[in-house]
Amino acid sequence: MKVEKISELTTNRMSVYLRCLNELVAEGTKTVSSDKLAKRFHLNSAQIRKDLAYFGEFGVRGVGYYVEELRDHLTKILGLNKQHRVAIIGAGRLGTALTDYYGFKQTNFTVVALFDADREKIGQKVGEVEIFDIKDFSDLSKRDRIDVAVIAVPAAFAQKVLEDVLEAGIKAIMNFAPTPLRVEGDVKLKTIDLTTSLESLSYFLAQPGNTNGKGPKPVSGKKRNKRQ
Amino acid sequence: MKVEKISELTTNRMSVYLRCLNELVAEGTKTVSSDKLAKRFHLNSAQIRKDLAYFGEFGVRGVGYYVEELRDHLTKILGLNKQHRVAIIGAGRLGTALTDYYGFKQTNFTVVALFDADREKIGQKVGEVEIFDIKDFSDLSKRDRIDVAVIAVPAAFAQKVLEDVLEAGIKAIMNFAPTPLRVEGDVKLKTIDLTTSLESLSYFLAQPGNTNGKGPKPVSGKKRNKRQ
DNA sequence: ATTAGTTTGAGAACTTTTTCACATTTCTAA
DNA sequence: TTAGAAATGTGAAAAAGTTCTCAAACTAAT
Repeated sequence: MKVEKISELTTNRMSVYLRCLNELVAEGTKTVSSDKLAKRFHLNSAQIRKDLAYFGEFGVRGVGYYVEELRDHLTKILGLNKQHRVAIIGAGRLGTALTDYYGFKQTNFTVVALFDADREKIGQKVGEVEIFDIKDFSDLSKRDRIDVAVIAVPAAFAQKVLEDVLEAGIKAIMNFAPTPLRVEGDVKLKTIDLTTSLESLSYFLAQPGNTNGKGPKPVSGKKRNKRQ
Repeated sequence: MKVEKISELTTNRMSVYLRCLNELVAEGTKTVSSDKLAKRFHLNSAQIRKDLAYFGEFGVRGVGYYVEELRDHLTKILGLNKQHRVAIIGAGRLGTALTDYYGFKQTNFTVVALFDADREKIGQKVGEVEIFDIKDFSDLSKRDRIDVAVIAVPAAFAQKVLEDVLEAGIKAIMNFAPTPLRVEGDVKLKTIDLTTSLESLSYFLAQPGNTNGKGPKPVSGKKRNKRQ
């Protein structure tokens, strides 16, 4: 095992492995080889081994991995043995949907507050979660020990919200606004851009044959040197 | 310009470029160089040129790109000159939020139908959009000329829904269920896994220093050869 | 025309990520 | 014990993706 930086591709896969292991634990499977894991969940066994090896030697040659033990390791590595307190900024359709998103509840993420700038919404509740004034974000985020912020506001407001969030000292941010945000230093920003994802699907419909980036490629475009 | 396959990384960036160009068009900018585009939107100029070059020669040396012309090219390349008709499967919180998602409306995507298995929901409307029985998906998707399906059901039902969708001949699918789905052949499946994204953020909080995958890396894990 | 300045398109170099391949370790059974 | 089978961990190779560099193409000014 060598000390190097871990890519996001790896951490994403770690999350997937954890999900698979949880399934195996639920089924009562005691040990699993990288090959069985790979076959069962459509993964690549060499990649599983390489990913895991970044973090330690969890397997036993000739045997494989002890499912429960590995599950516990991954849980710890991903920081999922601790509870995370999430604030969602933007109490629109998406923000309120995310508040109730069972994926957030299932794991160690609790949505503890919603924020919005709309006077009408402030003070209302979505389920158990109250909507606060975005102006109070800094104070409340400290009081409620929020460590993850979700930006679910229209693109035009995202930059300002990001600044407020950084100001408050939040280090992990998930952004749904379809706009390029940038952060510096010891902060992690993850953007989920639904528009881009959709348009990428649209490309596929327009240029069929690019199945999963593995097919051959048809090309449009023409030679042209002067303004027409 | 050479004929090769286009990676999804490229098509995602094409969508971003298009967004930038639309902004420039709105401002009345006539021409732009890859360098100006890069500086302004925090991109890499060489990458912009390389990405565009996959599709044709759109620039003029010494000048740059004609903004409106390039915008039109990208729109066509991404298939956004045609209207796309979207069905959302799963009329829960996420599905209904997506139905109203303004990002879907802004561009060339129209949500024309919702589907669910819940008797209570079938027949109701979300805004203008009616909720239909998932059993009728195949028939209705043909009648309504649906070309994009969004899977927004719990993980446990996602596989079955996927099969229904493929059965109906849909070629472009966006999946929000946190479960590994696989498709074969001439079909594009794009999974947006919120759980994985969150857990990847959690990793960052647990192992600070991995800023944007560029920092140094702290490692946990221990040598261990025998079952403890 | 010629020159100086700009900017593309594309090959080369570099970096990152994935996959391969196998020595090594462990288990099982005779 | 030893032999054979299984499966890890890892270095090396391959593939994919990004960045560098610069000849060639164009504009504008003289």
